[in-house]
Amino acid sequence: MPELPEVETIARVLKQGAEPLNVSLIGCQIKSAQVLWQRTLANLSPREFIQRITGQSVIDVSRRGKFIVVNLDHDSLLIHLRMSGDLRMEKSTAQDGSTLPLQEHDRLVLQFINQSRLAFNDTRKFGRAWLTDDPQEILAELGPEPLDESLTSESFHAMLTKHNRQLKPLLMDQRFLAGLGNIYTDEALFRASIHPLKRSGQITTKEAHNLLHAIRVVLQEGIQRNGASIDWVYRGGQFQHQFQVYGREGQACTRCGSPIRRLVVSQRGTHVCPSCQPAP
DNA sequence: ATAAACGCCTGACGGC
DNA sequence: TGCCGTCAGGCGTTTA
Repeated sequence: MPELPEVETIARVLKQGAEPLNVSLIGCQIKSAQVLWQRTLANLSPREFIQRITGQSVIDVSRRGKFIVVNLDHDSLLIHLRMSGDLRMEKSTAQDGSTLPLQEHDRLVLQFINQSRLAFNDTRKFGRAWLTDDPQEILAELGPEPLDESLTSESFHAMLTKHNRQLKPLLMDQRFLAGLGNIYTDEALFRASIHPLKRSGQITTKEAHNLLHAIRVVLQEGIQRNGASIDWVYRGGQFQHQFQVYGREGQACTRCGSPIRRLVVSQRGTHVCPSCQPAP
């Protein structure tokens, strides 16, 4: 499911709270934890995880690439939602004191002392959670944040020409740049009028500038609209109404009217305007 | 160095 | 209705 804008939206909601509950994760102290799908834990056994996280309080919530970063007193909880993950902050206890039922596909639940809980729901079970005192061990592998102003189009051009890979798989490589996934990559390449199979080593300084600008525009607009909702997985976003190519196979290009075409690039459905994005 | 193929999982959808 | 293939917001590993 989620790419940078969706993860950013989820992190902001956890940090600030949102209707109807309006409860922030910040300050919540963990009373207990439940592991409902063992493989959700990336680096610890359920026993180790539960023992270590119990009693810790949430200091802060942020995002790095597609990871949600939950800072605790002593450790960091890193959560990657992969294809179908979602996080729910909710009330855990009814008026009469009974525990409210969990939802289907809940894989990991943190129960707080204030009668709220955080549930990691993940239909496809690809999502992962790490509990570590050294989050950099995992996060240091990531490339730069595309929205970080210190990333200039000159350095982006240098990054691109250091490799000679197909552009789309390179942009989606989280070690190259952190946060782009299938949708926003297609949308950014269209807006920059560059074909996804163009070689990164062939990109000119002007193209690199346009591409970085397009990446930032689609990500910022995605965040502004709370991400994109295209199926049952993620709700609340509105960016799907701004798609120019993704999921529009056969429909007219918004710029030139040519039918949008679908191809497969590194096993992923890829959408281009064959006239605006000439094949290399 | 780069790229393709596959595995991990469940569910929705379209065709027959 | 049921069955089957295909596809889905990701990423790690193995193979070429």
